[in-house]
Amino acid sequence: MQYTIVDDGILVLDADTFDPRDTLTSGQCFRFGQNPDGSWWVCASDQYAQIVQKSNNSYKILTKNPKFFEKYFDFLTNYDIIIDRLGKYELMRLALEYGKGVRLLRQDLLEVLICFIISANNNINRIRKTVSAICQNFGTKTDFGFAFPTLQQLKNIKLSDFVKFGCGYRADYLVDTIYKLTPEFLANLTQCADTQTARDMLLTLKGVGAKVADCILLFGLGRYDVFPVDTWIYKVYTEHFGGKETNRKKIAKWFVQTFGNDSGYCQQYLFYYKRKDIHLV
DNA sequence: AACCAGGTGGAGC
DNA sequence: GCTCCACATGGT
Repeated sequence: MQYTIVDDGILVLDADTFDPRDTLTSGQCFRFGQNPDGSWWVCASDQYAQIVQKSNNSYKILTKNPKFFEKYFDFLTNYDIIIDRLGKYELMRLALEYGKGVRLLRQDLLEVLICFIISANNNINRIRKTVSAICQNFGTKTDFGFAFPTLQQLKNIKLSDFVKFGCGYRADYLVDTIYKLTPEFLANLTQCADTQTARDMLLTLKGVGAKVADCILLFGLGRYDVFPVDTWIYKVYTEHFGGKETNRKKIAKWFVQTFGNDSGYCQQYLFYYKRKDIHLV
């Protein structure tokens, strides 16, 4: 893959390891969609981009802030090397053949934290609706729509608001966690020396258990020695790896021992592959 | 009408 | 530590 930063965005050529559908519908982010003309849109923090396919193998990312999306789409990482490494696993070859256009989004920590508390025992389309309502009602209005609320704005959201937006019983978790959150806590999370220290900090928050913590570590903190185990990954474990363990924490440990520092990438490719018959848009 | 969805908190042991 | 279970909500 090659890309060039231009005035109004990013031009992506030889886009074998970048596909907007693969990336945006792989369950990492929740503020995205496809336009009637086939192009895609995505919001992240207070930024916006539209992704237009230019040819069989090239895309134009239209945005006011190309540098932001260069980082966001993880273009600074060479995926060819990762994919080569993973090719030694038969199942990974199948998953990559299907979803090698997935990239691991480098998202804002606070947005990921809130979105993945909402994600628990929920489904992706409902999460999208809920997150969208939160932004529209409490985020800053921008020229493209609404930004994700800042910590201060989140602190204004009442329990009844979260219920109204469809959070269900997670509304209580959100209020409790947002109340406890401080800029210092978030800064300390990003500066942890090792993954387990950051995980232990996250687990002190209400609504953050083992799986949600691992998603936050992966998508919000760029830690790749994690393997979030949800219902889909549990199916992958039992059906494709013949696993017999039922404890999700132990399953996560087994995956991390198997895939090491590529765990985060593997998990995302496998998750997307297992869900290939489910279309979000 | 049961079952499912990127699970977690709490009770009881 | 561990295993159970209730939990909102909307879609199939």
